[in-house]
Amino acid sequence: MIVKNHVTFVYKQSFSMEQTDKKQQLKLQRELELVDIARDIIESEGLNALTMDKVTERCDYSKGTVYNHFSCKEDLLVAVSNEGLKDLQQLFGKLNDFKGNGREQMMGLQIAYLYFSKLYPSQFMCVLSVKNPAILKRTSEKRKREQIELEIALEQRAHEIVNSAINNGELQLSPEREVKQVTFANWSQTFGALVLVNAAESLVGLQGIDVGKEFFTNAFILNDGLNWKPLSSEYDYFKAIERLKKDVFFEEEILISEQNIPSPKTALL
Amino acid sequence: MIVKNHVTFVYKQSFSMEQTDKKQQLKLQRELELVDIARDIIESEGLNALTMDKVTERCDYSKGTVYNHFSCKEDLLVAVSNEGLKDLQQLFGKLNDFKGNGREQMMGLQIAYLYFSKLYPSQFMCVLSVKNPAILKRTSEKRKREQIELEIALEQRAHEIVNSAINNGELQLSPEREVKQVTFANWSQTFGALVLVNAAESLVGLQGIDVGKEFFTNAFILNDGLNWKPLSSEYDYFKAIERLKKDVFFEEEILISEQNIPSPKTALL
DNA sequence: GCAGAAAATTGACTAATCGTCATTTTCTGA
DNA sequence: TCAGAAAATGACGATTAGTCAATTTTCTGC
Repeated sequence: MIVKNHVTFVYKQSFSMEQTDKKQQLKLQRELELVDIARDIIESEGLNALTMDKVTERCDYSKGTVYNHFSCKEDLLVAVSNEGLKDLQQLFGKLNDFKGNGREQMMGLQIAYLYFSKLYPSQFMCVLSVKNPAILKRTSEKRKREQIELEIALEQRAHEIVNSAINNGELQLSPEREVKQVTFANWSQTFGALVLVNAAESLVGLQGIDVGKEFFTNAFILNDGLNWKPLSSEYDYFKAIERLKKDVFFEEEILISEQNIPSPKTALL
Repeated sequence: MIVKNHVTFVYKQSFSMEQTDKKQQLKLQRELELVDIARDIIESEGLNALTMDKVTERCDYSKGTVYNHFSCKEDLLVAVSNEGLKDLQQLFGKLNDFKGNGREQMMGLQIAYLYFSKLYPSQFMCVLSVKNPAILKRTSEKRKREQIELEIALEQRAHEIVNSAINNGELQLSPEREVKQVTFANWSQTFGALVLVNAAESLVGLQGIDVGKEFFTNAFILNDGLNWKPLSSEYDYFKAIERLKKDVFFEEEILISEQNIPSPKTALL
């Protein structure tokens, strides 16, 4: 009896677990489906056009079910942003086979971010919008945790490059500076430039400025300032940019040109 | 008869102009009143809490009149952002009597921006939100023009500092670099850092990072990279930071400490 | 000061939208 | 097959953006 019970119990437990797993799987899958719908809406009609009603009518579920997945509209928005971060991670992944010195590797990350903002401008705006405390405040803990994990993963990638550069002597940090400061400097600079450039096409400060050139100039100056060798004056980093464009991100180049984005050539150097 | 008519005409014209001016004045004044209400709502209840109904019920006018001033909610938001830019301009103005070399002057602008984001965090979020094309698209031309003018004025200030540094030999630009690139590099870096730091307190990348230190470290690295003399290694820029805090922005320091913002000392070095 | 024209103001109203929850449907385990 | 649990539904209340016909105020010419 005990054994039987035990066996039964185990069986039940196991079965139940399987069931639960399957359910979880289905739930996750449906969540992605909903996020995809939201992404489509945002990408085609803009951030303002995203409404829960619209998501509901485009999917096979009811409003209540949608709200079963996302606690509120903001929660959905963060989910979209997180999916965007995963896309960015994918782009980072394409750099795995890219050979180059530390600064070139770091430039790889920056270019990946640039492509991300060009390919999915509305997605990028989501990532930005989600930095608004008013939105973050209403987001579920689960979603915020996911966001944090994704950001750690992205940051980690930059940390590794910096660490590696220190190890092979390209970069020497003065005692008062740390790896994370180098990452932060590069990250905030890239992010700021992308926001200013992408966000408002009408931003006057940028008129008469060549976006791609500015973007890389910033990076050159910054890492020269860190005395990260080789300096931009003693090495041709534009070759690396060309390689990144032609070897690593050629698919993205095609996508961008197909989407008929105005002068991608200028925008990307 | 002709003379009389003429005189009458002139008189009428003049009178009418006066009237119109007075009306414009009143309209402008009321517009500021409405923007102030919007600012209060945003600063106390967050960006999401800003509704036209709420603005209406807090002022002495009706909804229709409010819509007479602002074509839509987004238009009001841009108006708030523009008012924020004027506040920033005010903070820039406080630097007029501040003496220092070019880099110190530039740091002055950056610190002013930092204070702006600390003193009016929600206002700063407005400036950021307004970079969203979905919002800008719905804004009235008048408001957009105002925004552009304000941004030019702010940018001009930075340009002047760079130009002056070039003229007195502190800064030498290589042939392929221009003044506006230097401005853009400093501006985008400052902006990016403020967004990342201010926007999401929960942003993991910043945990364990001293905001103020990072902020200035970024600036040190960047302008060292431009070889803008004197370099951070050969000059104590922290003294200038102290002077800026104690002499130029002491009022802001007090305001911040009164508002009980957590560890402003750390946050501001 | 007055009549009529012009301009400004009003707030009720429509359409959208968020988020809820009582009811219905589906699933689960025996 | 069935009872109870879990999930899904969509009608509904509340809030909100934006409009516009009606009203009030201001202006104009005399």
